[in-house]
Amino acid sequence: MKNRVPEALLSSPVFLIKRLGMKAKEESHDAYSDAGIHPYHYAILETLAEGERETQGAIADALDYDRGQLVGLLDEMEEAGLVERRRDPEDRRRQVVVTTPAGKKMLIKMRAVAKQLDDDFLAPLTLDQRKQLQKLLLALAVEHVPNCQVTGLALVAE
Amino acid sequence: MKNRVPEALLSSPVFLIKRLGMKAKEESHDAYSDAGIHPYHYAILETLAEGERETQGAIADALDYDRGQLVGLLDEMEEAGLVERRRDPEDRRRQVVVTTPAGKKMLIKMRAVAKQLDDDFLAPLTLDQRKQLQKLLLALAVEHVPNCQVTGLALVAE
DNA sequence: TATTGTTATACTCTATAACTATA
DNA sequence: TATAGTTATAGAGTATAACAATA
Repeated sequence: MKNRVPEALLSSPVFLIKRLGMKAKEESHDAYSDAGIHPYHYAILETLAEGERETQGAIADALDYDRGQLVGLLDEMEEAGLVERRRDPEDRRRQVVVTTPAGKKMLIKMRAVAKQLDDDFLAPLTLDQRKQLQKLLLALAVEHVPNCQVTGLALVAE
Repeated sequence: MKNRVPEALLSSPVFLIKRLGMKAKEESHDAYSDAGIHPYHYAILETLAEGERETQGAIADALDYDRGQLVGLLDEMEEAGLVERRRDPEDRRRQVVVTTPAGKKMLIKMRAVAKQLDDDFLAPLTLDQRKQLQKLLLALAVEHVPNCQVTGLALVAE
């Protein structure tokens, strides 16, 4: 039985998560780029949608992005008319980032893309299994992904 | 509630798998590099341990590595004395890769590292939940990871 | 002096494609 | 002509650190 991934690797959850993560990243990238944006852009739009007034530092911290990297991402988003940067009058070092109407429209569209992406990726699983998986992944994320304190909402979603 | 990953992202399994995959990759890299090797090297050793005589092409296909990339990996492994390349007398274009005694020793050591890695990563889960997760991940891998036809062994492992 | 955002640099990974030797 | 392996190159992505403006 040649040309198969070795059994020893298939029985390692960490290996499987690694490989599935790479595939998920790849498919996300393709799905969002069809709409002309990057998964990072979508994540930023979701972050802005949750809070009221977000500074670049707050966005970077929430998503665990490097601040230098975020500058370029926001440049692209501003270029595309999705967000605007405004100096905070109370502390002129800060930039407050706000979503434009076009950005809000894009967010709605991208939520549908994300939903489709999840559905396609989880296609091999039953509805019940998807809920199980979500619960398990969330428990792992709380431990391993920065800023993942769960409020309970994410658990019952789907 | 600022500085948190947005709820919309946390409720997406694809997002969680992406982030957990990145973390798993990172931790794997660190764990194996303490022993002076790369996760890819370990995967190659496992592949060789399953088959009898492996050509470079067969290894690349099994693990879905690019053949050009594999050349460098095997150079490093040969340098470290873990494997040897021998021309196949029946087809002198082919290189047959064999594990040295040192490579077999390293494989044993790395299996312990992999086991520890899995245990640590799954620490937030009960034994029963770990089995559930393994089953779900495997079902997804069959669909999304190349060459993952499951024989049943990986399912009951752990 | 410390912090926010910006810019520049360098480094790792990966993907591609030319090249050789054998078939 | 096609295939196995090799080599070289370029590109994306990421990480690091210096820098300017403000506090």
